[in-house]
Amino acid sequence: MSIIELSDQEIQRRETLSKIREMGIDPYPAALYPVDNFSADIKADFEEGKTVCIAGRIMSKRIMGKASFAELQDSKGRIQVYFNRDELCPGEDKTLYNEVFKKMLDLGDFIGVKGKLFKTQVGEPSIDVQEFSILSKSLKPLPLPKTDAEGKVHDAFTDPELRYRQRYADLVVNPHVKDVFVKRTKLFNAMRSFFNEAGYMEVETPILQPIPGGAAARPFITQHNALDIPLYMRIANELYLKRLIVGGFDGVYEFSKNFRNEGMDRTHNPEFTAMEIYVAYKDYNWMMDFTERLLEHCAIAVNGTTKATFGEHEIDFKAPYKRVTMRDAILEFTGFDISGKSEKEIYDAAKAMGIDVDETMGKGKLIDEIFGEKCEGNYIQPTFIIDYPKEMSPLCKTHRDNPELTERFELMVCGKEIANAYSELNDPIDQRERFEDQLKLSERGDDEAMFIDQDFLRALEYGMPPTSGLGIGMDRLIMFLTNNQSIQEVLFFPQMKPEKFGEKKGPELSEQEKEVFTILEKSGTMNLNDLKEKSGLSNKQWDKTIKGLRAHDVVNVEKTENELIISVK
RNA sequence: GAUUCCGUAGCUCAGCUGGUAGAGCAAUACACUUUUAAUGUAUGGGCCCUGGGUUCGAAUCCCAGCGGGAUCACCA
Repeated sequence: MSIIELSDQEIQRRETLSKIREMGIDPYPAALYPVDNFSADIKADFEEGKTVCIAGRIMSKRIMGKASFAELQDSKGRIQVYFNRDELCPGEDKTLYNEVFKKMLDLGDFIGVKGKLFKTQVGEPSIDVQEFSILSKSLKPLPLPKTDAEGKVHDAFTDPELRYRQRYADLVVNPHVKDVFVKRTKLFNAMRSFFNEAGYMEVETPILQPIPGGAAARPFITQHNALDIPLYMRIANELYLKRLIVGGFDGVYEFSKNFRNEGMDRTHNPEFTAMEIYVAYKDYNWMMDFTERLLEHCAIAVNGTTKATFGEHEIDFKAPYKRVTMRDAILEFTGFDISGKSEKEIYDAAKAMGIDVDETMGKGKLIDEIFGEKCEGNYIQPTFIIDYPKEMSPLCKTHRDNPELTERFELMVCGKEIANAYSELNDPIDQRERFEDQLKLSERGDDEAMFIDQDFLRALEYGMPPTSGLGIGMDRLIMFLTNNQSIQEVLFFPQMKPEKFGEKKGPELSEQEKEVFTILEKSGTMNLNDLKEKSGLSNKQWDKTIKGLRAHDVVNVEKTENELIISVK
């Protein structure tokens, strides 16, 4: 990597760092710091005169001669700290206050303070500092927003690119961003405890798989050297969890990082988190009850209420949710009844609705297109859409009352799918046929390779109890619960194109600048126009070069009466 | 993939019909003992995303590229 150009402030901080060392202070001490309190707890449970010891980053400094205020930010928030010169330095030597505190501490530095609690004249809970230690020096200034008296934030660090690339800085300066991730973890914990209390078991299944299954999506491929085989990164964990049901577990669940090699936008990241749960001896009706109770529980755990705001919508996760069959949904929004219709009739109906469909689409796909186009967006409040066409659901049991349908539901919120569940198909012969149909279907139209997972079929042949399974897109769900329109906002480190480092030009002269300088050096002083001619550069290049040379302060340009004279400095 | 907008100081953003780059905050120095967007005075700080073109002259106009946002399309 070439020379990194440091900004003025970064250089200053490095100089301060050396000064701190010269004073015999270690800017990165090894010893633990005996923290015994947190900012938020101190404020919530304020006790005048109590001695506390806390640590964090300095986020603001207000120096007023012999006394100063600063704000310390720890993991729970901020608290004001008060530094008084004569309390901090009771003797003659005022270095600790005048030099170390006032000059060596920058915003962003970690310090630890010990002191007594008090309230200022304006009533702000504060710590009167008796001792402080530098815990870690910060060499790069934080992008610090300021909040004014009316609570308005100025200079907010808002550029999404910078925020995502430097999430660490985003988290330090944007407390609302940190909140999103605190809520994300609360959601996972709430779900986990709900399942555990129901008696189900959290498990782990392979992420590197010889056959990517359980969904139709383009996988990432990698190579295992020792086995010399390709391995695929998981696109779903469904088939593995069902194997465990075959193995005799009553209920298993997994939070699974899935990887799909497809487009990226504000609702798709190449890696995302799904939760899948499979419960033996249940069907999709039971699963609907379970899902609505689960989501109500999670919404309360995350936000303290079943209500959530998403954009312009106010949604309520309070159970129970409306249940609408796909047939009724389409009937309601298009007036068309799909029941008993042939592929041709549905195709024509879709065309008539102005939906972009083609011959490669089977009946199921056509119905899905109609639903996606005309119905989906209308379901704002949590709604179960039930009984999907068979063709779209190769892992789902045929409906007990209608052989064209499956026992499947999706949960829609704000027009988007956040959960998908089945009465799982456990007839091994049917399952094999469905896989084969799927294979044919994929050969008919698209480029996605399909595999038949023979081992999964073997497992089913041993027998799987009737089972219901549910998958929830965790990222989507947390978007709804935190009112974020983009998945990048709910992932700590969303995928981005790699950043380029170290490509900045150093302080040296460029090739062109060197050439021109060499020509000039021979005579020492020249007419500017002569030099331009000799250089043979275009106007643009000439301009850039001469400006560069002046910026490097190696040449002088003087104006006489009628010409410009350039000379070596 | 298509359309569109954006890229200027550490941060947030101005910069007109082309004429040597601006503000606030942050930084530096000084003053100031309960402030809170502390205040006052002074100072420093820029490959104006990159490359090419037009022009006497480009942050500004044109072309290409890179990066990002938004919308749409694709996506069981």
